[in-house]
Amino acid sequence: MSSHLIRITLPDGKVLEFKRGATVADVAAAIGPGLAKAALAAELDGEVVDLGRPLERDTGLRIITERDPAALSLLRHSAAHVLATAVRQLRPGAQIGFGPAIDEGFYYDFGVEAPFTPDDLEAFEMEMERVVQANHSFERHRVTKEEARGLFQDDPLKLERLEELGDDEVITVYRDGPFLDLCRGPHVPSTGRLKHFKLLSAAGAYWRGDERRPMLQRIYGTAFFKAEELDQHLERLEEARKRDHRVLGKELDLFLVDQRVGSGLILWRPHGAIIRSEIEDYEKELIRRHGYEIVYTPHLMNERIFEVSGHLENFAENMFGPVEIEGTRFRPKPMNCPGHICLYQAAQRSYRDLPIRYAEFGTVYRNERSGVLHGMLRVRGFTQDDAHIFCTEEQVPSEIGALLDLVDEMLRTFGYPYSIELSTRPEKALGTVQQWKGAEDALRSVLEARGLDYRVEEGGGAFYGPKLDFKLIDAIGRSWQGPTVQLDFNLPERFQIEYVGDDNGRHRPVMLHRVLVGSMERFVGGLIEHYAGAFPLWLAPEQVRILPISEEWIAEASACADLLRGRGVRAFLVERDSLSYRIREAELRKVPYMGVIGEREAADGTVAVRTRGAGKKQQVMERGAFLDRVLEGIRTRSLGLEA
RNA sequence: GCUCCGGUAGCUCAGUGGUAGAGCACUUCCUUGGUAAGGAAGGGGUCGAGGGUUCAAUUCCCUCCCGGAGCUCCA
Repeated sequence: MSSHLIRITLPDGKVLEFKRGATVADVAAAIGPGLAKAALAAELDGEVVDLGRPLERDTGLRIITERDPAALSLLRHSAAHVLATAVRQLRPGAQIGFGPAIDEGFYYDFGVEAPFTPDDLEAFEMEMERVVQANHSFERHRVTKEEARGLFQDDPLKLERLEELGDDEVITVYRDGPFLDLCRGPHVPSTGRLKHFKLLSAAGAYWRGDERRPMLQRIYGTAFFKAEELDQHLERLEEARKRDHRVLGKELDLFLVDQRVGSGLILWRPHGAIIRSEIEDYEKELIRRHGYEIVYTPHLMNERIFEVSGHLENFAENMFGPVEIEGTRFRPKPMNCPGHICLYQAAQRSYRDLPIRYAEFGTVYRNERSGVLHGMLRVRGFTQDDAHIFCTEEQVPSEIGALLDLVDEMLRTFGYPYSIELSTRPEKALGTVQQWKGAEDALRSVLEARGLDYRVEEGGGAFYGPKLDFKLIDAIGRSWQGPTVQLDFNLPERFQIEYVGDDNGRHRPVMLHRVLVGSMERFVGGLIEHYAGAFPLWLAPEQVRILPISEEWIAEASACADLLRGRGVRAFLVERDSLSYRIREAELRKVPYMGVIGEREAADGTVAVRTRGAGKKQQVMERGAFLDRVLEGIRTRSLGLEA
């Protein structure tokens, strides 16, 4: 009877028939012995399931092997179970929390008396090896809620989770050898599939991320299918560690934090200040070309303006407390928008004036909890390259288009590839659904008109308007928050800003907030890591270091340095110690060019140019030609060095 | 803010219940050098701060401050 047979449709369209109840593994075996061995799981009409899952009805089926992008998180989720298995072996009293796969690996949270030590991690890792050796199958069992309560009676965290599940939900548990977990699955077929993994760190984490709940101990680890991939990942972590902007910032004298000044407050040293001011100069040139006007507004403002803007209502916990001056309370500004609105309102605006684009390198102060401060990346005082565009609704598309050009030009200059995210209306939102839809469509259609790829973050917008986020990808593949553009329906209302239209009536303009680098502090911190401290010529605090071979050639070398300095090049003479010593020093400081001058160069008016990272491959050239090369590299803001 | 780990010279770090050491950096002298450390001598520390235990504390205990890894949050 055909009712005993089910039809399985493979991705290539081929249809196979099986007895009802045949498992995914049976299908894989039927397709071929190679696939049977490689199979980890399968996707059934969009749902990922275990190999052991019996098939009950006609369905589409795709076998998932190591090569499938979905496979890695499967492996890592299973790795988390193997970790928990090992921890339970060594610490039978450990309560189990959650253990998911995450972007770069997995973690598992445990409730234990004492925190884990590095030695514990090593022991767990060895125990995990044993669990892998034992090659326990991951067995999936459907249970009733009542059965589950019994199974996890000693695991209060699991019971809490269990009680949240609806009565009609399918509840499953997974067993691998001695370990049983409440888990939706799916998993790889057995623990033996986990071959290349490493535990990385342990730290406290609140149960369910809630600081009012108990703190659990979280162990992070990662896992891969191939040894090389794991090695590569570990190397990448090592590389990230070497690029740490706090370490390089110290080594290269870029910035410091002084506890006499306070946590989260950055002091820019001269070399760091050069980088920042070069970026600011570049950006000023860029935005003037794009029709912005530069403004300045005060750091301290009467707190009443933050009542109007709504900041005291919505942002108070991030604002520093008031300073009282002659009975009036002032606050350090947490954002620049209110000031820019005052500037807008300084005159009656006509539609002919719009768009108005005010830009400011505006320093703002935000009270961040001490635990989140991190070098230049998370601070309490920072300077935004902020701008507010006041325009009519009809002008929004062209303004967005212009911003896309601006962002693209800027990110190319710094050598960042990027991706775009569109965030739409959240649950709690100001303005009408109509208004939001119009704004979102405007953003969408501009992106689509340009054929740009973007991801939609449903409900990810701010309460006052939708936004575009640009995510930067750095030199070692990490993602950073980049430029953002936000539409704002809120502040124009709150401040009652207006313009006079061609109908001689009063209208409300649309307000766009945008930043390019975001915060100078965070951006420069990110750049330090992106370039690993080896800045492109135009940003390098010291662009050329001139090295006389011996004291005899100081005058000659000095003339060469003067030639460069006379044209604005940051060139410096270093005369002491041996040449080898000075070359080593310049390489460590990541100076783009070294110019060596000795007897030969003095005789024919040349300079022996050594390029950063190029080793002994020096090039002897006319000093004028060298100057031209340096000036050209600076002028074009070239990312590479011409050797 | 919370949990854990840490704080010794400008930097990176070792060390000890009897008031401290290395390398680099710094200063001086010698060396006058050809592409990633030439040689020597010297200066420099309330061992994060305060309190306690002890004959004696940088070391052990407590409190606080600061930093780090996370949680949460974010430009």
